[in-house]
Amino acid sequence: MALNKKISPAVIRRLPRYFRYLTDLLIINVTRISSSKLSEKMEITASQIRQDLNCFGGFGQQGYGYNVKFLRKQIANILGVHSHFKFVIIGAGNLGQALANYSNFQKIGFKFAGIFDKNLDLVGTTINNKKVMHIDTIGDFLAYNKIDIAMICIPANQATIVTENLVTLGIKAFWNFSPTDLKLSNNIIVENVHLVDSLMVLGYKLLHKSIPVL
Amino acid sequence: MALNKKISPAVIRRLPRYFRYLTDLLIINVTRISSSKLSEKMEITASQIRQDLNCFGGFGQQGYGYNVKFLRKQIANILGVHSHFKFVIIGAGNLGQALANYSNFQKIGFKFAGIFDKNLDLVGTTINNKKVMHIDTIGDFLAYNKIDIAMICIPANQATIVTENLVTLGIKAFWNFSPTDLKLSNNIIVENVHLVDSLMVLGYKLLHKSIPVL
DNA sequence: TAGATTGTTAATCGATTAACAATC
DNA sequence: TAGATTGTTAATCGATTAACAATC
Repeated sequence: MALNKKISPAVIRRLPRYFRYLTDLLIINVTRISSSKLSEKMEITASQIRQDLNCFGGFGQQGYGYNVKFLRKQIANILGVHSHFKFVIIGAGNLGQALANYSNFQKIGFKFAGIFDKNLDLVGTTINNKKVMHIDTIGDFLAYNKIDIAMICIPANQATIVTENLVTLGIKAFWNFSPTDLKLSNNIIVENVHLVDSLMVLGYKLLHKSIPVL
Repeated sequence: MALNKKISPAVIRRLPRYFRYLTDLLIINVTRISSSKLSEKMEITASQIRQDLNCFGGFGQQGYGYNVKFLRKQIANILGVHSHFKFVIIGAGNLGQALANYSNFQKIGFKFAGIFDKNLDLVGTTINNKKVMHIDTIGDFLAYNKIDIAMICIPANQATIVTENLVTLGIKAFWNFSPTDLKLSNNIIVENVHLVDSLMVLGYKLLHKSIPVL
């Protein structure tokens, strides 16, 4: 899956949403859909749908539309759904535990491989069938297990040092829940989920209710 | 806080990040900062910083820059930080529990007011000093408590019906963690955190590593 | 006053929407 | 074949960056 053309970030961030709608359509046994019908459902323009999809290939057929099953499969491939990426969770607090137990990740083929903490009260306890390991043992663990992603669920002040160490141990991608921007070398992939930022935007919308905000 | 000018969504979504950096500066006792110095730290252009801030007012001073404490306060006001918004959590599963215990929300003045579930095994248990209430009792609860926000942590197939009911009970804003797009009347505020979407974007970046993606 | 840095206008860049020829 | 709908080019819109006069 080598992409020649440069794909805009805006397009990439819409792909999971297409995948979601196509999955829903498949479940209710819809076999084909036109960009204009999908546009009504998703509340984006048909033009945008066709532009987005055509970044990756001509998945439709004039006069027919798109085959739901086929298109969904194509987008799944583009996104790496069922690529069986393996992840570890760093931090076994409330959030780390929640992610370890969150079944929707396994549904799209991401594999929970281990969870680590430095708190001795947590080390040794079992979360989703895995014993919490001490963070100091992660070097050994990573030497014997090919891990793609580290999910960062520790306080902001520890995130920098811990992630820098994980980079030296070979981790190439981070899903970061710590409320800080990781500054790692730029061949390292970082995807942020800044919960507080999101909640603040909600606060903004509440406060300035009269003005509609996307 | 009535805004006359229309503020672009892109600007609004950057505000929490400004707030975060200004808070960090304040902690290390920096009293003033220029847009160009902040630009280096945040890795965005100085031009963008000045444009963004000037949507809300002239917070700086020529030849001096911005007073960190003052600017942070202004942004806090714009975002509604410490407006003491009250929230309930719908769904006391792993994610709901994690949010109930997440202290960073309280830090910015959001108040945890109650948590609800339909699972009788969870109802009555205590999470962050609150007993989980049965979802069927939420009408009574909302009649006696002024609640601003409902955090939605239930499966996608239940999210629509539950949120529609909450709208009739007067809830005006939703922080939605269910992997579905809530279609509510458009005076209702919805802020989505689509975890699976975010993880899929990470998967995309991993799969297409050679091409850098924002 | 001179230097620094903002606030703001103008220019550029990128993303969305419109339009329509190609084609199933 | 005629109707439908894509793929794609062109036009528009919005967001970012550059430039500089205003001013502290």
